[in-house]
Amino acid sequence: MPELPEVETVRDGLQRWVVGRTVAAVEIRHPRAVRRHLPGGDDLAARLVGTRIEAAARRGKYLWLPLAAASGIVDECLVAHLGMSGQLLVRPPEAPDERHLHVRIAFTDGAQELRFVDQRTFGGLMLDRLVPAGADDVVPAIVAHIARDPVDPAFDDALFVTRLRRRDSAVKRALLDQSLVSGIGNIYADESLWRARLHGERRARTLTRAVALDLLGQVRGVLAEALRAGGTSFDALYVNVNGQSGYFDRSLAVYGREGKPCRRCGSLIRRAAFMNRSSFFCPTCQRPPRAPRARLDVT
DNA sequence: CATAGATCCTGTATGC
DNA sequence: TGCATACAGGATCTAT
Repeated sequence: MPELPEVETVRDGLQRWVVGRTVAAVEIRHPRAVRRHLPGGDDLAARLVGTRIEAAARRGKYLWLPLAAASGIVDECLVAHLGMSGQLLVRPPEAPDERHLHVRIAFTDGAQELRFVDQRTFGGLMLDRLVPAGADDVVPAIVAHIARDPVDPAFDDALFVTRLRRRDSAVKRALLDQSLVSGIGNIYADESLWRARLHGERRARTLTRAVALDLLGQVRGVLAEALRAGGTSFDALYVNVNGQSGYFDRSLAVYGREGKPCRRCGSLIRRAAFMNRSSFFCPTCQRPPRAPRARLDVT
């Protein structure tokens, strides 16, 4: 699913293909795709037309395009979240409409359009104000609560370790909490935990500082490798702006490999329900905690 | 406040 | 063959 490597691949494509261009027309074909823009689709379209796209930025799984108005002032941006199945595609105007095409953005140069396509409509677009978030840092207001991601040069490793070890929850849930560390979804959480030889149900507060730091290093490693591969894609749903799939799925060690041998020890990979989704792990390399839910019962 | 669980959505795969 | 059900999981909302 679109996690950090996939979203970064899309950001890179937007940087190349749409930055510097001026919006000529916006067509909203599905109101749900702009539901987070509270003033409505007409407002989004009206305010977007005539602006120039100044950059392509990302934090975690959020993408945004800072916009310059005719006055030159840049205080707004177009925010995009791909959800589970969202795509931002750069397509010639004459290309046939995609089945789930929800928003079309055309440019004054008449060249390739930017299209938001989303089968499951968990993703969407909105206009938002850029607000200061700490020193030397400006993000859309809706992104203000999202933590920095592990590939951000300003990510604070020690702070992350401290906060992780204060969590009274399973370590996997903590990895998926975008307000603690952003960009990690179900796939890379499982892959990172396998690399760190940790079971996802381990309580975060039982991790030593060294183990927590190692886990962060494994997260960085798997994200970097996936990024080099252009992201993970199981089918045509997860693609770059040119509609091409990444190939990191060939490198996955546990995710989606139930019943197949662990690449490290040969034990059969297991699947377990977790947070309304699946967790994949090696029962030998990643020992389950002895008493996952044990509590002192003081009577 | 922190944490856990339910919820939104639709195409695909599977079972009977 | 057809119908029903399970499943995929981002972020957010509600409940405790």
